[in-house]
Amino acid sequence: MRAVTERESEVLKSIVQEYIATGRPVGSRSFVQKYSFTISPATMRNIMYDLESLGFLTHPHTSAGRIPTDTGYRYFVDFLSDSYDISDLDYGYIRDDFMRSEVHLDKMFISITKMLSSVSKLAGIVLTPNPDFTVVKQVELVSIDPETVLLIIVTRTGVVINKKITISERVTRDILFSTSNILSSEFAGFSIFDIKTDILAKMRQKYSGSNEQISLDVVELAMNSINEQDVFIEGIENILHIPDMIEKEVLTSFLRLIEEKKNLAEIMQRTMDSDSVQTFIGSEIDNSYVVGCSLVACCYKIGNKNAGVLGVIGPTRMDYRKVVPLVDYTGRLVTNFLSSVSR
Amino acid sequence: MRAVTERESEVLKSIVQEYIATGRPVGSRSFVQKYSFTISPATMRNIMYDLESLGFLTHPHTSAGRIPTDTGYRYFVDFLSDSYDISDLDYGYIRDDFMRSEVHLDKMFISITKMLSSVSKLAGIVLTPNPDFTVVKQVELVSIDPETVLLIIVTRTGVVINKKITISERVTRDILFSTSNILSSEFAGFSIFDIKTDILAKMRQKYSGSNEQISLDVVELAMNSINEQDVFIEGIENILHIPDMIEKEVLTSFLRLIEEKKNLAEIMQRTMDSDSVQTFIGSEIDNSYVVGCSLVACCYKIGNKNAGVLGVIGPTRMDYRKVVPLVDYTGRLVTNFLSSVSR
DNA sequence: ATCAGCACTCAAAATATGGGAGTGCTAACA
DNA sequence: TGTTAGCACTCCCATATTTTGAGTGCTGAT
Repeated sequence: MRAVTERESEVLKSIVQEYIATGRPVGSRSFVQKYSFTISPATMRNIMYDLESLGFLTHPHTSAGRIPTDTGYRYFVDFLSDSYDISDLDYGYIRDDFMRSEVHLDKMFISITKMLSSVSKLAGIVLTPNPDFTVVKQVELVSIDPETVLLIIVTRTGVVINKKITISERVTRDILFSTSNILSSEFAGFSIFDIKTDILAKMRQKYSGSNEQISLDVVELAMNSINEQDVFIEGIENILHIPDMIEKEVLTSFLRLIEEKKNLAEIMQRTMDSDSVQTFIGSEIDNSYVVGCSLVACCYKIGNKNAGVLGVIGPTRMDYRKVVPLVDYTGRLVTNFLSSVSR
Repeated sequence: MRAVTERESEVLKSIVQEYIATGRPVGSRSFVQKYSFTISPATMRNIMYDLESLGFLTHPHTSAGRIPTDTGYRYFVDFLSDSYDISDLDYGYIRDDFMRSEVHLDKMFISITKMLSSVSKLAGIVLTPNPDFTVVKQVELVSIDPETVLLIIVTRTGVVINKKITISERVTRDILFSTSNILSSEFAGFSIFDIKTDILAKMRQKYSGSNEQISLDVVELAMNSINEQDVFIEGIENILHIPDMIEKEVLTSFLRLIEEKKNLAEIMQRTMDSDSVQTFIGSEIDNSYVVGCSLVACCYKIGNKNAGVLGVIGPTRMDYRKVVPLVDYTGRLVTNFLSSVSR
């Protein structure tokens, strides 16, 4: 397949922009006029024909204008879309709004999700941090009844994680106290991932002789059960007001997509390797047969590890020039916030 | 306004049932035939006319059949609807499903919500227990940094509530320990409501002389900030698949209703005084101008106090004969569960 | 009271009709 | 060889128009 000429790129870019703006198939005559091209509609038709054979455009029916294919959008996003500069969009208030948000991390993520949705007028989505990457600051054990102990982990970001531990025999307060101290000093500064894979094993050797009352096995079990990663979605109603979505197939597709949060989490995980904003256009969300929906997402970090994902879901015909910088900016904002909290 | 005759009731009941089943306006001829009434369509028309003047039925337009008004539904639900017996519906598996559910109370409520939604094929909704009514079992204080102490409250239902407390000067472990003990022994067995309104005041007198390191003021502040009552909604996608809802006005109405969870919580609070299942039909949800949506809800108890609310939201044209017993049954199930946990 | 009969109503489905925006092709031109 | 005008053809879409059928309301007889 031959390469795309300069002029074809130019045309494709304008067609995609025009289609994103109007939602109507782009026809040669009015298009040439509107964009003041110096070529005739007939020539435009030839170019369009070529772009169609290259797979970037398609026809709803014989005598309709052209609309971009998923491949067309992809090419646009990768090579043609000059994103707005964040300072040109009035996203200034995001920061303020964000700073006013809740202290509780969960609530903070919900308000980020709402913010993404209200600014983009699409659906916002956030995958909460993978607990593996959260760094432990302190550990406490508290007895809550004869056979249960509460394991409290305070993370460097100030989040408190509780896990109940079932033990076989009653332990004294003193033992809880000393065990807390040991766990605190051994775990502090390490991520839960480190602890699972490394620290616990080392501790096994170190304390092999001593007669522990609360076995490391039980602690390990508790640590392994810390794996909740929530998905928050907000702004579904925005999506329902978008004309594109009225087509039943597309709406169903969207609903099926957000229905199973497990799947959604999995899809979002795919951005985890990358440091930049990722777009998943239509069929590229290949998990299920998604039609007409796209996902724009990026990771945020804790420390210098990618910890979670945030982004926007909407119709494939969305304004990537605005959505991409929004997601990018928000991602950095969350990253900064999380590192400022866990100083 | 005169009373409703026996025969009129009979007819109204069948009309509502027929409309609930088919969703199409009920006309005299086919209706008489289908329900084997021994009267002619003309007579039926007279009865319908009377029911319309009484305000129970209406016309979409001159030559259409009759559909129930909100008042008609109300009369049906209150006097005419013989609910299915729970044992006739195959809700048997609910109990099992329920028992297999999570240990964490939050998760338990989410799975109840999902269950309500999947059985009713509508949206399930749960208002989590008002923390005021939860009974404290134990209190612990843990220092997490020089100026912050974590207040941990273990409730009788096994839920753990965390609150961060900011203190002015560093306190020693011993002081935390003894304060924990005091708080535990004073609070244990009382509800958070009792503590707020009563216990703290009494403690103030009792310990007025002693030089407390952690002031009661700070504890009171923390107690007062325990007021999160979450609203869980699941199964929104069910609603979107219901033909009635495709009408834009109704769908928007529904979405606006569930969008602001604060409002929703307030509406659900209204069932708090009652021990039986409550229905809110269409305009009876008068908070905002809701069209075509109904809420069926009931309270569940902790101890013998109404603590929270659960129910189902859907189109006004829902099968109350099934939904009401479902909500009723589920409410009792949750009540039982909560009392079994907090023995 | 009940009911047959009849004129009338109205939404919804089916069926035209015209226009407009578009394509694809061809032949001529620079 | 790329560009363009011209033209036949396509097909959606919005707008009327017609038809159909289920329904009502009324009246007068039983």
